Amino acid sequence: MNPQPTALVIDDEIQIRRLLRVALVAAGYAVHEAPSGQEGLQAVAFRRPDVVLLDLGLPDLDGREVLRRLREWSEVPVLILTVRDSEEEKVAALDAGADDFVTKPFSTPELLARLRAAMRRAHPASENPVFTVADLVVDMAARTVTKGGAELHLTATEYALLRLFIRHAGRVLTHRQILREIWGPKAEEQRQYLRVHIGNLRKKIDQSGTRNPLLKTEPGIGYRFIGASEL
Amino acid sequence: MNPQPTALVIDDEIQIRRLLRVALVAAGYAVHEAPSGQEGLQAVAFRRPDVVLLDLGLPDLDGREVLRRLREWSEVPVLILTVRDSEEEKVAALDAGADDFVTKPFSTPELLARLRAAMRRAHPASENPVFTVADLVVDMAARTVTKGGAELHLTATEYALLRLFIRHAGRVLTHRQILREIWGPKAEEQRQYLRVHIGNLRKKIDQSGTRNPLLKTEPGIGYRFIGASEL
DNA sequence: TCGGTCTTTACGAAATATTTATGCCTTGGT
DNA sequence: ACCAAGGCATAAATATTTCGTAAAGACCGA
Repeated sequence: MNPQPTALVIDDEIQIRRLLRVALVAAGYAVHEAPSGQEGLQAVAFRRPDVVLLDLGLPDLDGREVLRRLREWSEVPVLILTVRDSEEEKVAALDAGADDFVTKPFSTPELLARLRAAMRRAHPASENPVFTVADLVVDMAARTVTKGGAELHLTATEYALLRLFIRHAGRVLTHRQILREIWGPKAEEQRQYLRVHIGNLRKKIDQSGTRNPLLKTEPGIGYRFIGASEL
Repeated sequence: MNPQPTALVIDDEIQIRRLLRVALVAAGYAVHEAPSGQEGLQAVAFRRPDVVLLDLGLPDLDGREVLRRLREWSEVPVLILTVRDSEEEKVAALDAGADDFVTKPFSTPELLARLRAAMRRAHPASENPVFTVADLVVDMAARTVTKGGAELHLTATEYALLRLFIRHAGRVLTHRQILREIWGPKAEEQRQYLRVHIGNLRKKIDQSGTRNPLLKTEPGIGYRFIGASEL
């Protein structure tokens, strides 16, 4: 990842590619471009980028198909570029293994922040058995959770949720992903489970007089747990 | 490690040492201090602490050098205190034999959680022959248990349970883990065994009408024995 | 056989999960 | 600006699971 990270932009619109190139180069990235899904896949294999920015609306292959094929052999973090009002696409891409999404038109700082976050996640710093954020401390080995020094009692479901969110801190998890992971594939449609149990979890881990919550709602998509920093 | 664990703080800043002393004493540790690397190494040899908190920025020796020398003859768990959130430094110190990291400024609950985790890793089976908590004394060597001075008679199963809980004091043991350990893999589904035998054990070791029991139930998960530092 | 311990059964109590009901807020259209 | 619809949060009601306890039967060694 050091000294200079490499980004690959897969998008058929040359304006978008130019815009991204300028922003990324200014931020210190080396940038490669691919105008189609096929060329994009080849470029990933050849250039070995540290991060991929993938447009979902490609001429030859569906963005989701690109992602599916890519995930067969690569773990590289992928950020999806989408236009507004295509939540269904977004959800499908996240379910297919994307790491995050950026909605066009996007701000450069936001894009860069999400890039950093995605890359940080890709390098599993250290499987530390103790996770900390704000005044919340989760000891995975002991299966204990404390907030401000006081022990919190979480039910089995709440703990399973929190653990899942911590493991994927910073990234969006779709309703479907969460439900599949915690309740199994049979319950993929039971969003109300999430509303109730995430509500209960929030009551316990989010400060009552809260400023910004640790557990964010991504309407129409899922939820996101705020990890180390930013956003 | 029992009944009172000992911590050694190696840091040249007296404010930091004071801060840590207050936090650690409040958490039930005996605390020793050393203001330099040289004195720190001597103190480890002399005091035989259960855990060491080491600042990386020392005046005489580099923290990493202290760690390197220490590791030539001691396995004591070492937590690094550092200001910078420098990945590079972190990796170097971990390579040199550190057990974990705490970045200043840190929260007390986080520090304590990491201490417990580090000590747990270091003494997975530290068979201290005598374990004490509250007025309960368990002598592993003699296989005797006394409560408030009076000897308790435990059956083989009850003693095996208590011994298992003591070895993992402070952490949650799942039904499955306990059953596998005491009754073998064939009995992993027999939770009723636990209800009965843990009930019997509680009658003997927990005062009938007490506030917080030594043996806590984690509904849907398992049980947890309260160790040195409470809740 | 006897005494002690373990296993098994039964059942009310407690904790948790699910379902239902209701209102809020955002979004999009008129 | 207003209204309607959908997603969301929340509380409350209901269902289900899990616990603790007692007690009856099974097992086993002295």
